[in-house]
Amino acid sequence: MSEPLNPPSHGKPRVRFAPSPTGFLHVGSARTFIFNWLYARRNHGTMILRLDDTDVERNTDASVNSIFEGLKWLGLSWDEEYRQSDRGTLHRQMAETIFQKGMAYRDFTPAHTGDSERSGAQGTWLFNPGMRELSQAESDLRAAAGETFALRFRVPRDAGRMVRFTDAVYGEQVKAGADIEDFALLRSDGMPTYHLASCADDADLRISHIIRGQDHLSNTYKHVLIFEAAGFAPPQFAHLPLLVAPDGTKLSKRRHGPVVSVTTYRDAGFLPEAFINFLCLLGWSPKNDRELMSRQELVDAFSLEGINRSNAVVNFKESAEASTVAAPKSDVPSAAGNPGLPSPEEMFDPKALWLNAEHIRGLSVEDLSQRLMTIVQGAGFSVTAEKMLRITPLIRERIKLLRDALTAADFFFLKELSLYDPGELVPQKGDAAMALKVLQRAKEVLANVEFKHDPLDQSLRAAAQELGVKAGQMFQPIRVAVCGRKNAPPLFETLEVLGKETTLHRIEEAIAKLASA
RNA sequence: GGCGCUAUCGUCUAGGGGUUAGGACGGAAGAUUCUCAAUCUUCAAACACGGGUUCGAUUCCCGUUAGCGCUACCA
Repeated sequence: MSEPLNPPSHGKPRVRFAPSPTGFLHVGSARTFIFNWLYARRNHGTMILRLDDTDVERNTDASVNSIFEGLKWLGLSWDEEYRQSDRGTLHRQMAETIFQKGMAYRDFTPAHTGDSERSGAQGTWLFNPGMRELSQAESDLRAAAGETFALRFRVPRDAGRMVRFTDAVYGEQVKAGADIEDFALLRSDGMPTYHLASCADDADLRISHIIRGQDHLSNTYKHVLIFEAAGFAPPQFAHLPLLVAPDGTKLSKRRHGPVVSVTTYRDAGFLPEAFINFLCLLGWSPKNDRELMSRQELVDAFSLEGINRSNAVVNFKESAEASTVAAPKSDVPSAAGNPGLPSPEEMFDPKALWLNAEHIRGLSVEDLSQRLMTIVQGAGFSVTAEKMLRITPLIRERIKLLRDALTAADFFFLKELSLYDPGELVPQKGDAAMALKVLQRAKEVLANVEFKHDPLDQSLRAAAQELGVKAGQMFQPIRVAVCGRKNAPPLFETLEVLGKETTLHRIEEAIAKLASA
């Protein structure tokens, strides 16, 4: 045995995220990226992004863009970037090496006809007997004659021959060579398969740790075989438990809808740091009951030992179900005021929502305000940064998603309040007459008071006392008149931001509504 | 079918030969309060099943069951 071509580097780890650009970036991929990234950053290693685009049929530029877009939003960077399609020569070289060593053979069976032959007597297909044992001379002859062939790995299947590796998460893994099929290295068009390309690149890029989804655990035996056949020491492996839907199946866009796409979370108003936090808690634990963590805290706490072995459910509501319930939703003025109707946030995992709310509250008012500005302006409202800065503290404890600001603070942005039921103006244990009385008095009082918290508080409470109503009965009609709904931020702060003119105008409108009702 | 991986509250998880099996989300109740939210307190909620090993298994071993993955000239 000669020395491996890639002697173990005693330096820093090199990890990679290697998506195949055949769809949008979904949450499972994002988590794989994050775990790799955390490992790299934690150990001062190198993060590599490699597009595994050997499947020309299914690759799309849109997918590549989706991946970049998603990663950009997450704010996670990488240090090196490669595309497998640029490295075909390297892949074929490795195939040639393996072939020269006699550890691969040409399979002249026409493509796509394998199925019938595969379902043979044993019901199991491991290799094509005629091809595996073809003499070198005949093989060369047929190849020289221009016959096309796929190159297959000659899996050692002597009795008792085992393939083994140690997985950082799943422990010692052993499988009999006899149970591994002769997988393809090169397709009949000469293109490398995933297994070959992946291993060739991992070896060439000197990847030290392969951290990827558990769906590759069984493939790893093949990879170990490839590495060894080509003379390389296999890297360390760490397989991640899969993310599954509430129904237990693997996440898929077709089955589960947009909740599996990273951009859905971005567009709904998740903070990237909260989303990352959420994903990390799926299949990994810091083991100290800590849940709310910043990016840096995650980096500091991360280790492969904390990774679980069982699949984790992303507890979202099935989109089919969600959309059915959401269907009857008409153009109701403010969703927040209609608790009976489901909001889009109901589709997300409650824990993700909670974490997002926590991260939102952890932001400075300035920071949150800026992020909210983007959303609010994007929705077509015009607000000044100065006003947004005053609104932010009033809603920051009332929103779970950035987009919630649109419904939680709509009355600050709207010139004219959207329609509301005049009945809402009627206070608890009161009637329309009381509402009217309260609003008329409020109009007088507010016309002559400074719009600052304390004066507002004092004058309105005094007015309530004069009228012989409870403070709550005084505030509620005003709140509804001014916000268009019962549930809203604290009244005095709200009035302060709204200003005297708007407040008075809305109260007048409310009085008119009441009078005509 | 074959091979493999996995199994603690509804969900994410901690734990581990002897524990009141811990935390979080979500749920329920209460406190607070100008509504809502936030906050605080309390409550309900789990070791898949069957065999071993052992003085003692939720924990270790075997099996069953279930779920998932791989079984492509996809990745």
